[in-house]
Amino acid sequence: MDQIDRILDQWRAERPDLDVAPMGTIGRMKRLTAHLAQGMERVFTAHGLNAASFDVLATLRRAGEPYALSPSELIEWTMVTSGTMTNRLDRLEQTGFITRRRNPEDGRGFVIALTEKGHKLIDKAVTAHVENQHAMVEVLSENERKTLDRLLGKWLGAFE
Amino acid sequence: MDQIDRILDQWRAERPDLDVAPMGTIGRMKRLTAHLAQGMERVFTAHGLNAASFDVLATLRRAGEPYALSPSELIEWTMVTSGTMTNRLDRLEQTGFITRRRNPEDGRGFVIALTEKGHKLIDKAVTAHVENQHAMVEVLSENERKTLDRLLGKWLGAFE
DNA sequence: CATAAATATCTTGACGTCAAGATAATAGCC
DNA sequence: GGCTATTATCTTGACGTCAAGATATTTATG
Repeated sequence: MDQIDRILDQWRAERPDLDVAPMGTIGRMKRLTAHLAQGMERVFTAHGLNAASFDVLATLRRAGEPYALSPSELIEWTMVTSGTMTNRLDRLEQTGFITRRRNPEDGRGFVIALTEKGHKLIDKAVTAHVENQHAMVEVLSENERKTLDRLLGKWLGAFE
Repeated sequence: MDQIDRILDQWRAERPDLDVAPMGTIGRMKRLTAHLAQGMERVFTAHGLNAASFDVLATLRRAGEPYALSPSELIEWTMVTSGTMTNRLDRLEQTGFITRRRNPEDGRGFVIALTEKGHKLIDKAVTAHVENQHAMVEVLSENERKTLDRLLGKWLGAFE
């Protein structure tokens, strides 16, 4: 009997006409994701980052040599709006983790690249991040994780 | 091979020292939750609400007669900070969905109550919301949902 | 070529959220 | 009872985000 169950019970008492089972599933997803985000944020903070800046640096890092993408490409990978990306890049440029140069081949665009400092930071941060993620899924057995992945994949497929 | 798989592949190429399987699970959770939130937001918007205002009205509604709680109780149920709740209540009061009266038994506190207008709205909105949630989980079979619920419950238990 | 359409990015304004601190009222303790 | 701690809520300032619109550049078209 967790908090979600209490909420469902309240609904069943007040609105017995509704079948609130899906609300339980979705509610647990949401709450779990919040806990996971919070757990990850701790690692980001420990490295002087947050989810937003980590997201950008990690995208540049895993893109491989030369660790450079256009704002548009970053927008596609991270699924944020252009205004959000501009804001993120502003901050990362200020802190010296990326450089923002005009694209010599297209005057409309820019090239965002990891600096040496940014590269070192994100490599360290990702290592800790992955370790942390391992710790957070540890309660589930290998089989349970596999089952969960399969179900999440199927569900996600309905949206993407 | 979805977007998450592509991200994992990039990491495996760039950082073969990392086991990124948990990143897949957590990434799918996050993305799925975003899709679900977006789907729910559509219903809220259709009723002149958003996730924040729906959250408060729904909490008051399912609390049962007399559909009134203190800001502190609302904060507990919705898990937001006091500043956030003040802001939410300001807007809901402005739009006439709730009333905010001093608590006659404790001069420090307030009593937040659904108005007739707010009660009618949330009853309609919740009906549509639950229907929408049903539609969004429909791709999973009854058994799959049961399994998912069990796994999410176990995982959530590790945090709460 | 000149002009219109498309593209890449930035700017602006409005939200929702949080952390930290301010304010006011009640409760507990000598 | 009077002082102090606690509680309830609001205020302030900073973020991160988005939608819509502005600006600059390139591409396509006649």
